[in-house]
Amino acid sequence: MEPVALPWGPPREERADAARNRAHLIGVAREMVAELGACNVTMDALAERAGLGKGTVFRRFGTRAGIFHAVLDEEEALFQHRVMTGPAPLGPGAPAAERLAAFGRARLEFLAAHLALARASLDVARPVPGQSPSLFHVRMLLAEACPDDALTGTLALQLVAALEGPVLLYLQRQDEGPLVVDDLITSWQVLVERLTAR
Amino acid sequence: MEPVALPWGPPREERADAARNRAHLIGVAREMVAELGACNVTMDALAERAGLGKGTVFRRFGTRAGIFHAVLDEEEALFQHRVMTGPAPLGPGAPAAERLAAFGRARLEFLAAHLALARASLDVARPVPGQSPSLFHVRMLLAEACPDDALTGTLALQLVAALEGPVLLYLQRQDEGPLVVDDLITSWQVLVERLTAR
DNA sequence: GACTCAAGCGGGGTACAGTCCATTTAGAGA
DNA sequence: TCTCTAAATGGACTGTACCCCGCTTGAGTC
Repeated sequence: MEPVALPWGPPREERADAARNRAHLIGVAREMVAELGACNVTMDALAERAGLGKGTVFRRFGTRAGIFHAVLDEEEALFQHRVMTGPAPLGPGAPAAERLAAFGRARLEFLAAHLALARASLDVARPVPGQSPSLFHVRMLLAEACPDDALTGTLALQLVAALEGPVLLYLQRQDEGPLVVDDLITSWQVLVERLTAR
Repeated sequence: MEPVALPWGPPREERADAARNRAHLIGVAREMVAELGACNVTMDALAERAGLGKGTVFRRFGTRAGIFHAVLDEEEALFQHRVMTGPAPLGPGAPAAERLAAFGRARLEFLAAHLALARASLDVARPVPGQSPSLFHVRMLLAEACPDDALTGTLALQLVAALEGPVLLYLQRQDEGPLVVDDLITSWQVLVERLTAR
């Protein structure tokens, strides 16, 4: 029997040049976002400034939202790191309910700090980060805080939506940001307290 | 002193032909959505099928999302009517906490029934229905159920996001719909119960 | 080093959202 | 009925996301 290359299995990783271009594109995109604002960055301009073809940009990132998602992902990794290994109560060590409250605060601050990017990385046509780290983390904490609840899954979905939705969808303008975000943090704490109270 | 036409004040209402065209466009759009699915309806095709110029379509509705929003609004009005004047607990007469739970159930069923349209009427670029009726209603019920809470405003925002976000943003595909929606309804009830419990 | 071929690349082409403005028309007042 | 003007209209035009496909190249294999 011959060793067939199975169509599933770990997809071979990116070729070196492709990886290089990806990194370069993300860097250029970040520059352009800082310079022009996310909503003024066009794919043509990005490709040109990166010295690459448009086709390459789309092959790497699939979609306009995809690029911004990739840029944001680098920040997101730092955030995740704080959550997984940083000091309590955001990091491990505190009771689940407290971690949940701390997570909400940190997440709201994170989103507010990267508002334009976060919005630009939304793609309503093909939605759902599906297994977004936030969802995963909230689900875990919720299961720990309310071990006897069924439906932790959908409840976690609703909590994440409560956390991210107002900023991503409902909050009008960036400039009215800070005040509202503070209020959102406070009411998130109320929400979590009552939800996890015995 | 002469009677100046003040730039504010009630904006003069639509001319008769404009109103006729708006109604006609909404009708044609509804047909096309039923026939092709919202995401396959283009503004060019809509204008052509309605026998009107493209400029007219955009003048009336501003944006692609605007049309779907207008189509959905007609259904939404029926929904609002049930909420405002229908039988309890969705309509008036029941305690606020119960009305909140009933509202969530009804809203989720409504969104599930009009999923494609609801998604198409989202506009991430210019977000916020600002004073959406749902937000208004949840805020009112919440203030009634928890009269001594401060921050009812942002909490209501978070609740609406918890209600609509999962369906609009996170839920993957239409076909996995019914089951998940049932679970969402149940966990919404848990959420409201705990939130309004003394 | 030479061969091979899937992965990657470029950039012209397409489709569609949204703008502009010259022309038409509703409808209020005289 | 006539006049006048703000509102409405149509459709050519523009900008941009995304597709397509022939050419190039990285990186395994001998």
